[in-house]
Amino acid sequence: MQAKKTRQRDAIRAALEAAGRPLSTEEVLSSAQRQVEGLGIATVYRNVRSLVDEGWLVTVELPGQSPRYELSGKGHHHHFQCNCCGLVYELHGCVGSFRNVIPRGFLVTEHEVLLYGMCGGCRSTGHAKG
Amino acid sequence: MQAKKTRQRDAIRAALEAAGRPLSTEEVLSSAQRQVEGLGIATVYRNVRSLVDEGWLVTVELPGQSPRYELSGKGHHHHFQCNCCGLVYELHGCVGSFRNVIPRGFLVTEHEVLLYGMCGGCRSTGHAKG
DNA sequence: CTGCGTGCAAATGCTTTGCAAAGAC
DNA sequence: GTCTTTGCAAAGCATTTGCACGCAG
Repeated sequence: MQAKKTRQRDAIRAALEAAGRPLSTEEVLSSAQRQVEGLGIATVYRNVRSLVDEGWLVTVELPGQSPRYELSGKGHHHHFQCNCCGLVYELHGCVGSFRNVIPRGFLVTEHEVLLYGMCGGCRSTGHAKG
Repeated sequence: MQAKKTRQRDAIRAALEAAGRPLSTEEVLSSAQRQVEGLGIATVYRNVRSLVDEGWLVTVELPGQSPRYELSGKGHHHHFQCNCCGLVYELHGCVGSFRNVIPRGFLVTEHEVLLYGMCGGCRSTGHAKG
């Protein structure tokens, strides 16, 4: 079942395309509301879900936080969260290996790496470390 | 303010000590209920929180999942989740480095590594990969 | 005894769902 | 015109909180 083209759906996709980083549902809402006034949060949830189901978005989950969403098709990568501004950035490349930590008899099929610290912007503007 | 010793609190600590792996609130509840019938979920939440505040427990968060809790004092380590049985295991040691993925100007202060796959038990009992 | 800790039930916060009206095709 | 999508409000879930009672110290 192909989703219909609506102003709301277009605004939601535009918000995610423009961001260049993973956005939370609330971030999508406030960004898309600049194009479609009165846009409801339920519509954002519904469209984000359908965009994930279609494979246009992928879910980015950080431990203990609400999910974020980014455009799919970026290949294998990981994320960095700034402790200061809270933004999540995409990292390119991947860590070496973790062969040395895998218990005998275990099979590793996927992995996730999350880095935290301070982004270039926060460092250069002299914000205190959050 | 030191917490009082109660049957409920003892049972909750015993459950976590006996597990040897991170437990969810529900897992703590069902395990501790074997010692204290009628134990309420709110009591588990309250005690787990206070044990974390005291530093006796640490929170283990996997993306998109409810928090788990494990005894503190184990030093730096990461976790492995079996896609088959869902259990979370502690890993010893740490990955090499991720210097090559850090953007210029960023400062990394913490990191998290999560591995997923199939544990030794599930592999040897021939369960299908989940 | 005094007061903290417990169990229950109500409240909370985020996400999902039901439904009538609006919009896409 | 028909059928999907939307916005609102209500429903769900996991977690937290308020309160009266019971147990620890």
